[in-house]
Amino acid sequence: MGRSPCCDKVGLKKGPWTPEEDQKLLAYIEEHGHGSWRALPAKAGLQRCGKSCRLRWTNYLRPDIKRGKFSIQEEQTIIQLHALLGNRWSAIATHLPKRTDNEIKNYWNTHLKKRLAKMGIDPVTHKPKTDAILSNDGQSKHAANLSHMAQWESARLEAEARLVRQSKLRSSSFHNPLASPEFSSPSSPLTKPALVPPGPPRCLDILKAWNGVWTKPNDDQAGTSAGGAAASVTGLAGDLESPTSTLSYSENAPQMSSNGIGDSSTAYIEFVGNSSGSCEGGMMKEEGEEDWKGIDNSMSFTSGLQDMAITVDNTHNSAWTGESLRPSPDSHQHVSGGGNFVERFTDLLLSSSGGGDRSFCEGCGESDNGDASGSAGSGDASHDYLEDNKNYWNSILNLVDSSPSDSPMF
DNA sequence: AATTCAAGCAACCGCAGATCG
DNA sequence: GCGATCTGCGGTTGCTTGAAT
Repeated sequence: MGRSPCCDKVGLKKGPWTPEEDQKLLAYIEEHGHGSWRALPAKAGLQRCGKSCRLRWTNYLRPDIKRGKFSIQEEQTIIQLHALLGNRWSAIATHLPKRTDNEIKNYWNTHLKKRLAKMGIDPVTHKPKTDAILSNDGQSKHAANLSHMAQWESARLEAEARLVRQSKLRSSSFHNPLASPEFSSPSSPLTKPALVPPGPPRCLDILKAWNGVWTKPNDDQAGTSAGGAAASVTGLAGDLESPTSTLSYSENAPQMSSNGIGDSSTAYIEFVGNSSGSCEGGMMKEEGEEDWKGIDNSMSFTSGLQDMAITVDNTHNSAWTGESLRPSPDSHQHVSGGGNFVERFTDLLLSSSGGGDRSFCEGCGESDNGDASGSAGSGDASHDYLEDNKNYWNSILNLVDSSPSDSPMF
């Protein structure tokens, strides 16, 4: 605001929308579809520019928008995806189909960014602000490699996603005059099933590689392994229309030991509701629908990812060879180091938020798992710092592992 | 009760890529 | 191949609201 008008036409109204305007726009789109946004205002009898109408529709009037407070799962998803994708809000929004990119962006800027900063994590790089603490082991190198590969991969997949969206749009619009990305979202009453172009499954190259390395040949946990992450882009449209995945973790898992390592529990994300736990997952369950399940000792791909990410390898710097990625014999111990990580991750976030009433910084790195022996009170702040960082990246990796196929990235 | 300040959010702007003629 | 137009995205602005003083 305060800048020059985006539209050349003078006399166009700006600023907040009135209920009457909303009604006009809504009624017109429901009847005719938006068509050309530029032409829409005149046809709908609105003194707005097309851009403003599109924004109002996309961010507010669209029937499939979920408003209100973000759930913990949504927060996690945003943070994790942001770690992988950066400020690609639209891409992130595809993982939260009922949220708009604008809403997610605002929420990030007003809540999550500050919360991460408070935790000592750079909201931009998602790395600890002081890398010195990690500089003497291999972890920072692993993290750096991971970050670089993720960035590269996300860029590539964004391009793929664009292609998919386009072909999807074309297919849909052939049958549906209302068809558009907005109309192909899950709960829209205007939605018709989108046609999707056939094609071979596509997946993150990273995940392919990891899958090959980590997944047992006869692993029947296809849904939880990279097979799930190796979701086909073909399934993208279907996923958007049946978001049925949920995060799962070991509810019965023992709490982390005092040093955060030792107890056996493997957290991973499980997709439910779709056949064979395949990659057809969609969005997270909504608030209050947490359905954490525990499966201990599952030798899943996730385990490998976690291990890869957090295992400190002092002897090998060539991070991405199959051998270096292979789990060490005691991998489960490493994995369990991230055990219950979702909970811990959430705790970290919540504890540093206002609602948690327990500032992460107040404790100078204190974890809030309620275990005094595991807090910074032990004096080993750097150790806790490492643990938190491990868990942070583990959670991101697990999201990658379980990411629904409708993602433009996965 | 009045004022100040900060947080949250809706909306705008410019840019870049895609599409069309 | 090229230019004009359209659309979508990300960054930013400024209004509103609620808390603090």
